[in-house]
Amino acid sequence: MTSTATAPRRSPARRRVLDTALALFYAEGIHAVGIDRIIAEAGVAKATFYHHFPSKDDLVCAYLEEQIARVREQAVPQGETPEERIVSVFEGVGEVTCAPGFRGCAFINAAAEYPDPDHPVRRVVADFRRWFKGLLEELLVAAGHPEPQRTAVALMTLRDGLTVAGALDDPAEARPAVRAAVAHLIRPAA
Amino acid sequence: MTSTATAPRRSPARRRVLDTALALFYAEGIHAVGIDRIIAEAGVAKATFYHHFPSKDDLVCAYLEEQIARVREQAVPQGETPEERIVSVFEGVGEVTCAPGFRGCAFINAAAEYPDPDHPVRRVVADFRRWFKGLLEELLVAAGHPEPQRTAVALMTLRDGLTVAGALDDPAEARPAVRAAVAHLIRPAA
DNA sequence: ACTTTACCAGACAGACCTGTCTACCTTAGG
DNA sequence: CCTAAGGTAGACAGGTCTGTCTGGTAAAGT
Repeated sequence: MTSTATAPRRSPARRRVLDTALALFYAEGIHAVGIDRIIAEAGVAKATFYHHFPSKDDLVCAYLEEQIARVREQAVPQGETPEERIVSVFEGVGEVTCAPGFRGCAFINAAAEYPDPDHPVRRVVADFRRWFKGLLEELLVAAGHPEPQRTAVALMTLRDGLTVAGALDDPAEARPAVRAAVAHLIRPAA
Repeated sequence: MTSTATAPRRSPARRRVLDTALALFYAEGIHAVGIDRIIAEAGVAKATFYHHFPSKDDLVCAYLEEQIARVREQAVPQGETPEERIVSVFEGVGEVTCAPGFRGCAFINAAAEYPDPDHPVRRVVADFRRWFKGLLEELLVAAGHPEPQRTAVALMTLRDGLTVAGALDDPAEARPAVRAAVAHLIRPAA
């Protein structure tokens, strides 16, 4: 009980499985990708997989938590004023939506496959959304915005719409429209 | 060759299958619902099913086309001025997102399960989005809006975000924010 | 009266799914 | 030396998936 309880969180095999799951689940959907496929592509034995992840659902949760971690480190708000930092967050989202291989928000897509809001997977999705909305609200408060809560909801709506448009329509089309809407929202009419 | 080629589009059994598919696919996801389940709940023999729908993909396309038809007849823009009609369209969307059993936009959810943009299912999704955006653009032109195309894209983003928020967050929270944003967009700053 | 058409019931094939289990290998610490 | 842990390889069970096929019923048009 000194070092590891049951599953060692640091392990090359586990890392390979998680990386493979990240790529396949995002690109093809969760129900569409089986365990056999993941372990084959990760070059890992089945027993090893089930040693690290008790069930597929656990892997799916780990996949989404990995996505949260990546978004968190990639979308660090940059800029001096809070307003600039909000803009930078949206520029980051816009960048991603226009990148090749973009297939929409991983959390929205996952939620589409998991109807039950109480399912562990949906809880991770909710965690992500709470965090993102909290970040926006925090920046709006720092900017002295008169209606931080309501505006955070509006910005969240723009983010979701931007990711959907990036996946289903021309990715470059929605970006300027969202950019303009964000600029207007964070600098409320005098 | 006088009346029916191969499949009679009007048929009680076909109707039952389509209604069942509509309910199950929307509520639980497409890959998660099997043919066996649909025919059992529709009270239809397997041979009958495959007589009307050559494959599951055909049923999925028919399901989405049925969704288009329902949205089309339910979201008829009402009001005297074009601006009022745009508002009425969004009020309709807002109504649906707050209704019990709402699980997001059927087309966004379906696209999450079908990665290939050239797949027939994705083509139906694209059809819907073209139609909806065209409707908004048309109304904006009728309203004499200076930037109908760009504004239609912005409105589309708001619609997508509203449906996502309705499914994943508090449905009533996003509605006023979107309402305000729509009001601002269709009445551009003087 | 005959034929076509729609429908039901259910077996069946072949593939794929998750998850368990056995058996063996390799490496590092005590 | 030897033991424990992480890993590989792969068979296996039990279920579900799509799609086909056989066989029989009932109604409607010609």
